[in-house]
Amino acid sequence: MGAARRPPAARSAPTIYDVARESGVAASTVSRAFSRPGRVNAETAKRIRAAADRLGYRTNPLARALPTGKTAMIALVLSDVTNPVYFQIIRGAETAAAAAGYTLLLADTQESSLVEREAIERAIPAVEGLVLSSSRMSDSAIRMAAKQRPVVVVNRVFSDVPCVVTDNVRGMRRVVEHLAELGHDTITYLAGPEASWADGMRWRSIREACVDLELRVRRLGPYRPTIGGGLAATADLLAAPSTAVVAYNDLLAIGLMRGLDRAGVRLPQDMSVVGFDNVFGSDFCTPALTTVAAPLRDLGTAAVQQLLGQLRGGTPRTGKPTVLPVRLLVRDSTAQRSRDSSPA
Amino acid sequence: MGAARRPPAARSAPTIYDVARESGVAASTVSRAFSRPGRVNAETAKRIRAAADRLGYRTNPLARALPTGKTAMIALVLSDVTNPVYFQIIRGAETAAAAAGYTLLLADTQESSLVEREAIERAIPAVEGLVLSSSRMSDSAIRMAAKQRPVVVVNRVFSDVPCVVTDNVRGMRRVVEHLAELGHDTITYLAGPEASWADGMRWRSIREACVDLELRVRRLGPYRPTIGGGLAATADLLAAPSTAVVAYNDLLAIGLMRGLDRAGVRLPQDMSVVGFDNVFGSDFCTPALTTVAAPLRDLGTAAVQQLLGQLRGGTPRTGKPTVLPVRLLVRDSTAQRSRDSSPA
DNA sequence: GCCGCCGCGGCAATCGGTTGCCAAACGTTG
DNA sequence: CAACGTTTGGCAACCGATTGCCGCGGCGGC
Repeated sequence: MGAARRPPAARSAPTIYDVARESGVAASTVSRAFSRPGRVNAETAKRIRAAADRLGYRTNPLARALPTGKTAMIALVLSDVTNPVYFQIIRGAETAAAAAGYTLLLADTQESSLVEREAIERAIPAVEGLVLSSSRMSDSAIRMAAKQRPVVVVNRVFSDVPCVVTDNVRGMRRVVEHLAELGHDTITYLAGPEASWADGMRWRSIREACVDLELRVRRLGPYRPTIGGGLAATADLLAAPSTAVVAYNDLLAIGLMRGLDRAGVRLPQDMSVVGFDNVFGSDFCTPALTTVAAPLRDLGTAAVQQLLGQLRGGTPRTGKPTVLPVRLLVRDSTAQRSRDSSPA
Repeated sequence: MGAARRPPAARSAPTIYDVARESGVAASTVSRAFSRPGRVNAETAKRIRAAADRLGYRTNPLARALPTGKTAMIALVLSDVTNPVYFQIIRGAETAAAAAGYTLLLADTQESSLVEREAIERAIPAVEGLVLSSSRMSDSAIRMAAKQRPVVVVNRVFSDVPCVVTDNVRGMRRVVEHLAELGHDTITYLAGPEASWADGMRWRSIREACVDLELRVRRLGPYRPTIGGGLAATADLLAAPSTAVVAYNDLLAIGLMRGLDRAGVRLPQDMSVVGFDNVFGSDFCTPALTTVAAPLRDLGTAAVQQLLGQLRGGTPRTGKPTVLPVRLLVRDSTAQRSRDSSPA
């Protein structure tokens, strides 16, 4: 038998009025004692604070939010919580938010632009701003949201909405350089979701790098950005092999490696595979995946900090996106191109 | 240049008063038209709804929350967002919450009971109830929270607070049966955090199962429930080997397997390793990990549904915990005990 | 034909803070 | 001692909804 019968919200917490009575001042004074330090006499403030402690008073964020609009909450909107790229992004965002006294409201849109739109609509009145990560919504829908609340977009670029992105260009360039050094002359890119801005960017980047370094590239896909997607890509790849494969992201790469392994392809001797993101698991799959380490945690932190900056009255910092640096992690899934393997 | 200068919260949204004026009724009638269907005339309601649409009115959850206490939010408190066990729990919780029109407020406590306590204090006034997953707080601290708001605890048992747990007993029993069938007669358990209720439970369960099935057990640890923890456990294990190892969770098991691999131990021939949870990655590590599939997603869903039940006025359903079933997944990390390997 | 009930809409108080404005009290200065 | 400026605290309106209570008008019953 739990707590005895009681109204759902338990006995109500003490209010400024209780504190006011306890300390012998008016409620407004109590309010000011908390929200506006210098405004009340130091002595009085101390007395009030003591009374508040005695009563266990905590200011009610909802009540405060009504007149001021400051809810101390920001929404983090994700395309899929079960995707490991988000672990670190969430962690980074959470840490930054908590440090500033803000609380995160989480919305998982399950890769659906419809669900995403509804989640945003529901969240907007309760939050001061939003971080949209890997949004699947249209540009105009995002701009619409940005008109109602400050917004920072992660992993997607806008000229008129602040955004924080991974340095896809340099990342892909490093990948191509690495593969070129290993003697590969043709690269196959496994594409991710069409609605993904990052996919377009990564494809463009790899193509340009290949032009510069005089390698050939081709593109297979799109595939779902999951292990299942990688498994599904295996057949396509085997139908037209290549000595070097770069996947849109690690999940796709890991799935592909599993598929190739089942098909008897030896990695990395027969084929080199590269991922992107350096998600949890990319180091302990077999072979350990060579990948581009995206600054996931920093992405979350930077996005929230930029949002908080706006909330404090800063200008939105639009125009150029904030680009965060990447690092190529060479592990065991890439190797010198063997003489006997034939390009496509 | 983003949107032009404007107060942080943009131009304020339309209120019931705007709708009231637009449709020629009193504000209270507008309120009732939305919150209490039968209470106003169907015709009037239609007119009001039309006016609301025209203005793009959405009821402000904060304003509604103030008098009613219904914020349509619940807090999900986790010990560590970067731990993959939580992916599915979060997903399950999010889905269940969203289906009921509730929003999730996320708090990551980073394995600290202090951070956890503060997060809970901050969240309480804004939410209708809390789900505490793998809490690191003391029993009394949890009871304290439960006194202020309905609480459901995940992966921990209380007699006076509703809880939802994995069937650790049966899970461990299945593990022991499996290992016994393979000819192992001694099992080493790698312990997780001491503050973890689940660890205590798993250890007790494996010990009991071993007594029943006449195997020997011993316990090493505690270790951090991460891959790093597993790596750290390797040396201890090698100092006193065993043919079968059961880890507190998958992460520990995966870390251990990496450590053993580096040390030249062949898996599973020389040693069988079993994990717990079936987290993301346990299927594609090498060898694929034999593990107990915890009903992670259902844990999240069930916890939220139970909480929602309470919010709707149900009784807390305390006493016996809700136990969710598990499944043993036999993969490649366990094998017949080889003749030449010697027990400890 | 009168009474009473019922359906429906409005008034106004309320939730718990915030804040503009005012006034009391104090100290300063001429 | 009077005039004035500066703290400092209180009054009351307000944020946007909810809801108890009231009243008006219509209708059925006797």
